Amino acid sequence: MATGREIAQLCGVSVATVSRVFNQPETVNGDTRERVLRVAKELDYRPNESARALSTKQSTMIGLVWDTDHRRPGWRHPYLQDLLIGLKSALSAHGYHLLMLATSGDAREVGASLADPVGYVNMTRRHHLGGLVLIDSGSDAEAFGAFAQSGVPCVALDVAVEGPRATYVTSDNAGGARAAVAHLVGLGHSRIATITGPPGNQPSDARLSGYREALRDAGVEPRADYVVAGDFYRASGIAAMQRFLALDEPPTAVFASSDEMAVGALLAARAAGLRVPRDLALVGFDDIEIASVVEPALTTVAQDKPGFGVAAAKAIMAMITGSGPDGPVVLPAQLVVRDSCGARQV
Amino acid sequence: MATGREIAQLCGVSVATVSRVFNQPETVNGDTRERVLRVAKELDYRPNESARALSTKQSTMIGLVWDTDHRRPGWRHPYLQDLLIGLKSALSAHGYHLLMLATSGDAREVGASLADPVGYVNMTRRHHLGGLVLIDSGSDAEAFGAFAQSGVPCVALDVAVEGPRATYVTSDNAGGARAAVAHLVGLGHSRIATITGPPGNQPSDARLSGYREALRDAGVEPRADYVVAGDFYRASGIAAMQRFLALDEPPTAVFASSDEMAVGALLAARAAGLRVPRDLALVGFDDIEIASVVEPALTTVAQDKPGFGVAAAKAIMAMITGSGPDGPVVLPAQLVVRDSCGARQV
DNA sequence: CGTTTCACCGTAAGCGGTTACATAGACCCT
DNA sequence: AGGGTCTATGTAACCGCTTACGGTGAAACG
Repeated sequence: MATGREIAQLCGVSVATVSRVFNQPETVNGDTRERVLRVAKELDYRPNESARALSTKQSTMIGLVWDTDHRRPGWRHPYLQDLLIGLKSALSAHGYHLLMLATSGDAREVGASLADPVGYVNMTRRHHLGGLVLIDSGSDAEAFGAFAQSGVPCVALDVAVEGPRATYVTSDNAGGARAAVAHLVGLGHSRIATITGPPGNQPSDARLSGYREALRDAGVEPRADYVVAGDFYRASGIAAMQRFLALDEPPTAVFASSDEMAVGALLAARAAGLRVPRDLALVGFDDIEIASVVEPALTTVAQDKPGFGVAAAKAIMAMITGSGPDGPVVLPAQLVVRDSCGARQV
Repeated sequence: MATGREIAQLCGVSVATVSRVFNQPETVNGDTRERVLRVAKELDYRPNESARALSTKQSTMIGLVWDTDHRRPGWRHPYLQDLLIGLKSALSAHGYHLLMLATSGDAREVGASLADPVGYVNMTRRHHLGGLVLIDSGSDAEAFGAFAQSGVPCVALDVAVEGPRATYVTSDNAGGARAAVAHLVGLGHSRIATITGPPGNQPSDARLSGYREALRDAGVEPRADYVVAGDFYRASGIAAMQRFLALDEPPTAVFASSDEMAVGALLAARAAGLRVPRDLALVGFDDIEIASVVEPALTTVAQDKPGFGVAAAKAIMAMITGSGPDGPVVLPAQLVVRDSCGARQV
């Protein structure tokens, strides 16, 4: 790799001038600038990022905090790939890279976990990261709060954080849920149950609120036995559905807080001899890939998956370039009507 | 952040000693070592990675080459999440991080693409990366060859590369396909067609070979009109199936090189009035999530998804720590019998 | 013509580590 | 006692880049 010094020598200038050509081009004479640029291109010069970061205390990397260790094996992130694509492409446009931080240590004690946010914060300083993107932890609001307070720019996904240099992006979970439940009401249902995510999980809580609002708006009396908590996994959808079916007055419609649980409910309903949507209307949330291929195809609330990545990248870049946090980004959540709700003839 | 110099001052030693405590502990006296360690812990000292990388010309980061730009919107990587989890956790154990490299440039000309492997190679040098992991590009063997020749340690997934510091990990695609087709033969089928991936894509080509071997082993005459090329996307599965159905003697069984195409074939068959598996047996490849939820559940060849990440990490670490490449890693591909092949009563 | 201004560029001091080399004792030997 | 070893540490150069500061010469000014 060619260094700045080599270029300087070949051009008969100092290293400072070479550096200026790339960082403050306007301060160097046109001729010399061209000369340096030409030689740089010939030598395929690329400034050494370590040196630059060391000197400027600022790298071109954003850290990704994704703590998978506490995930059970069956867990699928509902939109990881789109998120990463969105993030990567949006960051790329600014010349930034995404660093997936290690979460467990070796002898030298690298590593961090959500249980120890400080570890991550230390890493961002060690690597001079520009900021942190926090994903997949709607249930860890407390830990995320610690990030927000640390002063490093960070944007969280699906969990509200507040801090001087922190913001978040989330879907309009309440609105999406409201639309879903209102749709069921519109189809004539009044016995509408819901399967929530883990209590305390923010998107789940918001979806539950949306469910309640929609019932209230429709003048439907809420019933405690129509609300059971799941954990977003499929198995919990099965269990919840079984509880509903054991009720004296089982619901005629179910809104699940995740597609996985909706699929679980579908399986449980089918196992009990019910036909969906004829005997039971079903709506999920997320619009993951399987939603469109299960039989019947799942009516669900779609999130703007690539939007998360793009919005997160935009927010981070905004904080890096000085303009403070723009405030939370709320992405639209769109009801996608397919077959499981009974609106269509099947 | 505390620096080594601060620790040195507090301990009354030189920065060299502090550095030695962390890098060659055996060369420093027990007492002073303890003292330095204690102070370091008190100050929560973490060596600055930029400085270390600059000095040692070796960072603790591995680059991830994932060129998404040439992907069509509908594309889903069949095992991205498991791959990343496996990679991350295995790298974490060695204190390494994963850097998702930017693929498009800003004004300062960062960025690279598969069309320009040199860009990636440059990035690894700029960032002092320990190596590169190349994913999701079984069709870009030529570009990947360039990486292998560059001298940077790299391990490719699903594409065979050769080089002094390069190796790859892949599934036993031929074996998996062979098992799938043999299974169909065992069920009494002799009119067995296949939908391949894009010609030139290595996993796809290997699966095609497996298909042919299985037919040969069974003494079944291969038919050219029973082999049509798809592109792994669902739509191509639909198109391929339609061509099969238009044949004078349509196949009674179809082996698709990806689950997505198998689902496409399923839809096309159903649209044509066929019932799967009664009128048509179907086997896919990958065992993506939807395979188990489509109706009928898809018989398919499962890949060891987390295994990719773990094996890739292991291979990279082996090359970094000096021991040369271990030679290619071939992961088992396991036939998962579900409902779409007709082996089970449904 | 002396002085100020300004554009341009070089000098050198960092940034925070690593490590080759030198040094200083302590210990052992003859 | 003198010389050789070995251990423990300090000194200082270096990694490659950024940037505050100062200097130079030409243009602009009174």
